[in-house]
Formats: sequence, C-alpha cells, structure tokens
Amino acid sequence: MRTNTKEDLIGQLKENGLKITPQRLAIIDALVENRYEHPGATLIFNEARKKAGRVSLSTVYATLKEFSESGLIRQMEFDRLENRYDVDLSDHVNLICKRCGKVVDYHIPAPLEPKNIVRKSGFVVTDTRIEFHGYCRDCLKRPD
Amino acid sequence: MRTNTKEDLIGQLKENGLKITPQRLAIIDALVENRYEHPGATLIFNEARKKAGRVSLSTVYATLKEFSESGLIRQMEFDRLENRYDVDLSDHVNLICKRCGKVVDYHIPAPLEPKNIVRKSGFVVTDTRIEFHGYCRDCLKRPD
DNA sequence: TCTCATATCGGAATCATTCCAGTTTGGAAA
DNA sequence: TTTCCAAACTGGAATGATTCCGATATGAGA
Repeated sequence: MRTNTKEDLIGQLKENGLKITPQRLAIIDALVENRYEHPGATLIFNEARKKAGRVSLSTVYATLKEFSESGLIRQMEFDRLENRYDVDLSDHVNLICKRCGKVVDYHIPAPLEPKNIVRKSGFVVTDTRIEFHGYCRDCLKRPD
Repeated sequence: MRTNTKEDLIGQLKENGLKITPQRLAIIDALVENRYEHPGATLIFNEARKKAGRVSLSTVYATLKEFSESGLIRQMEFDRLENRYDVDLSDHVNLICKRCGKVVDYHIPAPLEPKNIVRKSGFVVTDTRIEFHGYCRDCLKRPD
C-alpha cells in the first residue's frame, strides 16, 4: 500500500514547481487526516477552513484538480459528464478511452472471486465495477 | 456475456408490473441499438425522440432510473454526489457500502495484469479502477 | 367502456463543478 | 531586503447533469 504522508505531498509540491501556500498546506492536512474517509471537495473545504481561515471553494476545486494532474492524489470520479448505462449485466472490465471517451468491454477469463472478499473482510459484494482507464487502439494510431 | 435483447427487456417490464408505453419502447430500442456505445441519458433522449415523437428528458431520466432499479440495465455512475479523492495511489479494490456510503480499501494479493489487456485488445491502461458495491460488516449487523 | 394507479410532461430547482475577471502573494533574482 | 511577476486565490456568476413537482394523459385490468 502506497499512501502519501504530509511530508511526501509537500515534497512533491516542490518537485512539481508548485508554490507552497497556506491554502495548499491546509488542503494537504485535510487530505491526509481524512484519508480513510475518501473525502470529497466539500469535506476538504470545511476542514481546510478550520486550519487556514481564508480558503475559497474555488481554490479547493482548483487545488484538487492540480494535485490530481500532478499525480499527488487520485481523483476517483473521472466521468463528470453524465451517467452512462449498459445493457450488459455480466462482470467485465470497461476500457474507457481518455481521449475519445469510447467505452469498450473487455471480458476477463477469470473474474475476481467475491467469495474471497467476503471471507477476508466480511463485506458482501452485490455489484462489481472494474474500470481501466487509458487509450484505445484507434486513438493510439491517430496523431494528436 | 449476458446482454439483454429488446424482447428480454420488454418481457422484464411485464414481469416487474411496469406498463408498456411508446416512450419506454423507444428508450429500450435506443438502449439496445446503442449498446456498444454505453449511451448516456442525452443520447438516449435524442434517439428515443426519433422513434417516438413525444418524449421528455424527465421521462428518460425517470425511466433509466426505473430500469436500473428493476435490474434491466446497470447504471455505471453510481456516485452522483461529488468527486472523491484518495491519497492511496496503489491498485486496490474500493469496497463501497450501499447503505452508509463508507468506502473501505481492500488490497488484492494478485492484481489483474494490464499487460494482458494490452496484448489482447491493444488498449493501453494508464489508470485502473475497481469497485465492488455491496454491504459492509457493520451494516450487515445493524438492523435496518 | 370506465377507472385510476401509473406515466409523462415541462419547467423550475438543485447541486457539484468550472469559469472569469480582479486582487493577492510566494519566492526567485537583484 | 526589496522588487517583481507568474502563479494562486477569491467570490460570484455560469454551466450542465439530474431531480423535483404539480398538472395532465394513458395503459390495462375490471
């Protein structure tokens, strides 16, 4: 498990040529302290406010986006466009092209076994969702 | 691969005590004909309009929700609240409780191998996302 | 055919997120 | 230490998907 600490993140800020600001430090604090809750922008906004008096919601959004793009954190909800629907109800991997948005189904021969999850964690799986993001064959060929 | 045909879906409508309406038939047509594109509400709305003159966007949303809840189709973007962020950059399965919304990380011993995906489909994987939806230990204990 | 629970309609409301124009500031260079 | 400017920040407005709501229409059982 690779989890960034507060110091890691500050170091990565510098490596990426990003400025150290009170707002960013407060956001990093909020991210690290609430790591197990997978916090959203609103929670981070509220937590950051407690630490640094002056933080705007716009800044929180811009910062989280910046951090995601710089690889400091991972944004979990990429598809901010609209919900999408699938008539295929079997377990499969969605190959989602980051450039054209095309979604290709990839049926894995040996799916992950929910039974193992239940036995080890006590979590009962009712739906699975597996997504690999990247670039499809067509987009790899096409220039730009 | 289990993909519903048009007839399957109409049959399931009846089984679930849902009425057969021109709007629903048009939406089913749109879903089935565009199955490989994983269409969103807007695309379905436009396609359904071509078939049944009179369809409103509200109806499309309501119908897709109804279909999802009845198990006819699968809604792919569950978390319609806000983006969420994770400081853990390693590949892992997010166990998301459908009742309390808690997200628990489950680190699988042997992760799926992106190389196999590339070789078979030509798709280059840059990010992976694996989610299993269900119920966590705590919620299973708790009544209602 | 009658009846009414269920569907549909469209317009307003909601809510996360982004945009924008103006102001502030971290930190490199002098 | 001071100067300077690209990068950050701010708050309010705009966007866009989705939901809500009150009124109207209709499928299908009696």
